[in-house]
Amino acid sequence: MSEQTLLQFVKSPPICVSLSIADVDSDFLGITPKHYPPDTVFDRQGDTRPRVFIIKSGWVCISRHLSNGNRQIIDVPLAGDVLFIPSLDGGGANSLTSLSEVSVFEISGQVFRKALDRHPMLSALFSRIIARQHSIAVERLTSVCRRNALERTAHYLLELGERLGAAGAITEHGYSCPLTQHDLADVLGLTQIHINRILRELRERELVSFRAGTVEFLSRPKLVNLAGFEGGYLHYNWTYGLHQIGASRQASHHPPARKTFKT
Amino acid sequence: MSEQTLLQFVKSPPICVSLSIADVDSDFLGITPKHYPPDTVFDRQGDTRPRVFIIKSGWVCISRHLSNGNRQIIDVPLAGDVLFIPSLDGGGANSLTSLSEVSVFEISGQVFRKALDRHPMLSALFSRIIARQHSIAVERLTSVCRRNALERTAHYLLELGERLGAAGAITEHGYSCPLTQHDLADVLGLTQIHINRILRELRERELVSFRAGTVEFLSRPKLVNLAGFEGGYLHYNWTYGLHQIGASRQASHHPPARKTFKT
DNA sequence: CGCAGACTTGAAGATTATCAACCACCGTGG
DNA sequence: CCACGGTGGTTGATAATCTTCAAGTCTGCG
Repeated sequence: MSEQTLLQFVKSPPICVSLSIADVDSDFLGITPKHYPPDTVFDRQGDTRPRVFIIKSGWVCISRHLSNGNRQIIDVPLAGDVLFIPSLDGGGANSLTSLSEVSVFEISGQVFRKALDRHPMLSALFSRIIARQHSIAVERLTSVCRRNALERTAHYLLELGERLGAAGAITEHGYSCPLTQHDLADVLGLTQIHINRILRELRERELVSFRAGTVEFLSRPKLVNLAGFEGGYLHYNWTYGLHQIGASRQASHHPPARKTFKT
Repeated sequence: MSEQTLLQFVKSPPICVSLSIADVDSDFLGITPKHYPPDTVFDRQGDTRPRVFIIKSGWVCISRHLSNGNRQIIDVPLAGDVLFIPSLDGGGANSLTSLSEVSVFEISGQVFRKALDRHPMLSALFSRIIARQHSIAVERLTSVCRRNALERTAHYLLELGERLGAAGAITEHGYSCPLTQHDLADVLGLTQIHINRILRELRERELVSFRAGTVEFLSRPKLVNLAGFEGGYLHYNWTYGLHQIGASRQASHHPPARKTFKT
């Protein structure tokens, strides 16, 4: 990929910190995306070659495998999300695995670095992306520390809804989601068995239903209330902050193509 | 502060991602630091004015107050650490509180932005700092999710040791630490009472002693083993990654002034 | 059919939280 | 000087939450 295309890529107005899904949909990057079937590890823990991945479609998880055999899912990036590897994680300590059919753009660190050197304002934009990912991680950290399994699960299902909404991948009452109960457990720091009971309770209390790959909100207001959910940390209305630098030169001209639930 | 001084500030070779403590010690920034007594909230949750803080000395905590009255400590930045507010957190959702006597540099977002616009390679450097903070958050997330209270506490005390080591603030066998048991609980997602018992166990098993503001390693190898501690995520030997861009122009000329424990 | 993966359920056990005291230290005001 | 209150730490008893073990069910698919 040439530097020119990368610049063009960023100039086409990004939504806040994720990319406009329309932009990712077209193959404007000038490189053809790679396709992977579900359950493919396409970036193995320990690989330290710097790269950038941009998810075109499908579900991916960033996971960490501990010495005791446990797995921790750090995040589940969605279509339009940008991943910096390995700067994001503990230095090549994470793996990327497809959870569904996915197609991703992969850009070598060398090319990316060159482009950044030439067009330094990109750097500000990308630090904005990292800051957002940090913000999401911080939210999950407090969730895991200070919310019980029920609230935590509710909170996460709401988060996924918001993020998918930004990618235009929601229906009126919910969204489809290829995560297994085991995956969900590894995201939330619980066991699959416990998640199972929690999901049952959420269903029985008529809050959300997570079944057969479909999440359906039964009473979103009650759910928001239970979880104490406030979507601000997702930065979908990022209007303040240091990170306007650079990015401010390329003001957003058309509104992002996304739906959002009313809170 | 002029842009010139900010540039100079960054040119004086930073250690990886924290600043050389020697650099922060001198008042080279050209601004006088502010001093706060312990337990002062010097940046309140909800304040969205963008700013950068650099900690000159003392202990600070970044905390979040939830609606249910709980507090979650996101991180405990130490001398030499750089804080971007509010881009770091969920958008002004966090507070900064001094845990000891502290002195901090405060730079307005406006000044900072101007400097970044002029010298875009700064941006790469600072995104490197954010990436490191993210990496620390990710490590704590997995710690909280997949390590029990004993391992988690051990891990955190080791982390603090490493980070203080980089700031030159450790003795041969440990370090001094103003955190109360309650603070520690809020970092690790436990209750003060439980932390108390955990600390007792760590002491009785002759691993670490946390008492009277002093942390003393009784058997660091055993502790490392218990916690499964690997310091890589702290990025003290950051030699790879996208973030060499820009920063690579200002190669490190003198080695960082820091001590590190042997593992 | 028969197998495999995902999900479900029950029972028992470990971990952590909650409630309720109590101690020890320290600075303050009488 | 001592009584006093406040904060931080300690301990025990009990309860809630979550995990582990064990045994299923359901469903899609070769």
